[in-house]
Amino acid sequence: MKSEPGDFSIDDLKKRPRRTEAWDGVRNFQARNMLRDAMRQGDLAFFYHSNCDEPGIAGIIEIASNGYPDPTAFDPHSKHFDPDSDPADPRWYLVDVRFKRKLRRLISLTELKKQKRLRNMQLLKRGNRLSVMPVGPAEWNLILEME
DNA sequence: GCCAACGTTGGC
DNA sequence: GCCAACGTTGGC
Repeated sequence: MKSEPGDFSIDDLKKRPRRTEAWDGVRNFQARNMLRDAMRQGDLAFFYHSNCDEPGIAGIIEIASNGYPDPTAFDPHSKHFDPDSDPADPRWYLVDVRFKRKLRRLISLTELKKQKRLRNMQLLKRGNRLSVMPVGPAEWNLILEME
């Protein structure tokens, strides 16, 4: 799961009450489908810092809820407001996430790219811009070994 | 700041 | 259904 640390970093998540926050504002249908259908409470995820000095994986978070409608889509005062999202048929979903731990060090995008065994990882595919994407079990374990 | 690689929108 | 225009993402 990607976030710009200037906007919301893993340290910000750690400071939240119960170290938990709603991952709102995702406005991409592929990512929406994963939030709504694929992710389940108790799953683990990497917290990726994007669009910053050193992009890379900063830590591990736990999915703290199943997907549910993103309330910011219905809030005219939210920058994520979407007038086309009908409360009776919500267009956008989110999950709650909980801080688990930071990695002992940030594993940078550059370093991930050097790992031949990660060459098929979705994060590293050309042109990828999804803010939420799957990580395979082998990829997950390899990254933890790099820590 | 630049730009490639998308996704979305809307005219036709 | 096609596709140009536009907006966004995110690495560099």
